[in-house]
Amino acid sequence: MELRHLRYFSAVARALSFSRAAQQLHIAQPPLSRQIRQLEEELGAELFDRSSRPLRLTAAGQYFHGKSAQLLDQLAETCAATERIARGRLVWFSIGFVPSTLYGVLPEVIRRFRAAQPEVEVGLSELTTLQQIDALKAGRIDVGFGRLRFDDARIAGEVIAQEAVVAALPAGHRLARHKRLSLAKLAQEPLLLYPAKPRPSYADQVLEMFRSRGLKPTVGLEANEMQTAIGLVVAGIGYALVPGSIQGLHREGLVYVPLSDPGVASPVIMNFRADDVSGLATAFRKMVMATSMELAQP
Amino acid sequence: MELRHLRYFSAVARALSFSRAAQQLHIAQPPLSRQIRQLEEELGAELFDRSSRPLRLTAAGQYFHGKSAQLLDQLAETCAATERIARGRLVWFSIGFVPSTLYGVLPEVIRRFRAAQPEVEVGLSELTTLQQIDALKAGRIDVGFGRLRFDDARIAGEVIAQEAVVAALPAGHRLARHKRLSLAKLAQEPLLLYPAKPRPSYADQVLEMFRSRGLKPTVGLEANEMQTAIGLVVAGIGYALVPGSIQGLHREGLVYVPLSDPGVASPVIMNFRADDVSGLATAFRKMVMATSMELAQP
DNA sequence: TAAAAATACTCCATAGGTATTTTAT
DNA sequence: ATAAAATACCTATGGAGTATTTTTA
Repeated sequence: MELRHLRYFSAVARALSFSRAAQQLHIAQPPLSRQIRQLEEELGAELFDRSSRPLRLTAAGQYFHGKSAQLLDQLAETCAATERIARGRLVWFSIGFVPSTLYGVLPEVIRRFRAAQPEVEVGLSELTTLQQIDALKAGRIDVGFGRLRFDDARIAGEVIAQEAVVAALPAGHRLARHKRLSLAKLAQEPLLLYPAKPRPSYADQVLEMFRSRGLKPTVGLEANEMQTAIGLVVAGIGYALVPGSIQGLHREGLVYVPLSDPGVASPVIMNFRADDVSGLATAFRKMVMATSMELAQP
Repeated sequence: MELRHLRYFSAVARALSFSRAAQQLHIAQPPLSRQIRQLEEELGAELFDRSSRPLRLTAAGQYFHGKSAQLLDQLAETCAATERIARGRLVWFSIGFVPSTLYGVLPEVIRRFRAAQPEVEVGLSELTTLQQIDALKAGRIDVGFGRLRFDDARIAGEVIAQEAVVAALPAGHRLARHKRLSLAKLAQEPLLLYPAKPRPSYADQVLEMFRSRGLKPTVGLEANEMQTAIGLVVAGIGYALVPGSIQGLHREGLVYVPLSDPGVASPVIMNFRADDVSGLATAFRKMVMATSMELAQP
């Protein structure tokens, strides 16, 4: 498959006519028909219903139309930005993050960084800590925010926050009225563990919190996203242990209770290339440290 | 530019070597070099720093690498899904929406629909009302949610909610202590109007609310997104008029006050193809009506 | 100096063109 | 009957190969 196929398909899907699309593309109709056939064969899917005039898209064709148009737009955007970066008209700074860090200092850091460096375009990609390490080495991102410690000679990590862990409970729950809760008390309740899929993850930190205290939690269900876990909490399926910064998220039927156990915390770690000496990266890291210090003292 | 260029570039960027990449691609090294040169010329951007061994990506190259890898992944995903739709192994139902509708019934509708039809993949696209009309006609979406009435023979619209309009004010504001506020009282304050860019829009409804009562609002600033408007409210720049469902969004320093004027409301309108008789679309519309009725009576 | 990328040229696969047949309204 | 898409066949652009030169560590 080539972009030609996508471009031609888009034209036909928009014109709903091979002949008119061919005119718009400045090619003859037969080669256009052939390219579309090729595309259909490679996809293993009929894209047009030819037994009807005017031409109609099949369900698969409609789906492919939406997606391919989007892809072509994205590509055009990417090409334009690449050219501007090469000309020095645009600076790109790419940040990887684990979803939960979006509730902490990160939004404020991004806001300040964009204000301080308005000529810099900031890219954000949701990535697991392991994906961040790869992306850092390959130069796809310039800095990563995660919750896992990682040992790699080429990657430097800095703890920018130690967040208290709090229990998220349904409002009606008998433990929801407590001012503080211990892991020992919670161990009997069904724990909603997340993220279940890409391990190692925050979930392992939670399990380790119990294990290191000789406790065994009762895992109720596993979810892939915190949003799901919270949803299940509200639905009364169990409780979840979440980083303290999540408390900024208020929700009907949801109560947060801090843990009483000392030393229970989830760190936020900033990862970057150890050899990255670019001025932008250094400025960003300085700003992160300053911001996290500032927000730590209320 | 063709996909070949992206694939070849990706291989070289990953291997950081023309020769090794050529081996992996099962082609000779010289044609690979030539394709990359072509790509660079078309982009107007050097992607590799050849005056260094091992090869290095330029800043533009790094950006293009990240984006092109993502595009190729998305394309592969799209092709697989298209094939599954054609085989009848996957059903696709695409929903267009205006951002503010995500705070109302829509999330609950989507949740229920996915639960009721687990074999149906649901697609969501943020689109303006006008884009929704086009996308509906072209078959790119199956249903659209907006706040604007639209007259078109091929499109049927149904009002699924009439939301009260509330004022979003900074917590310290002198009007923030009122239980209710009138448009007349607010007319003197700087109004943060949104969305500024794609008109007609919700912004025109807000202006019309004043106009129809013989009032002239003081427009402070225009923003493109509600998030921005809210941010400016918190920063004390002015106030915003938002649909009532937004009140689910709590934020430090932000207060919502209902309007006392009768008949001030913002509708949520569901648009669909008038001739769409597919079982899925009908089932979806029924579910939307049931859900909106149910959630309207607390 | 030795590996790796660029240049020079040759060849053939295939995109695109023209002529014609088939199909759907 | 008549547009419009498919089929058949031809042409030529340009992608890929081989041989060789240039470059960088």
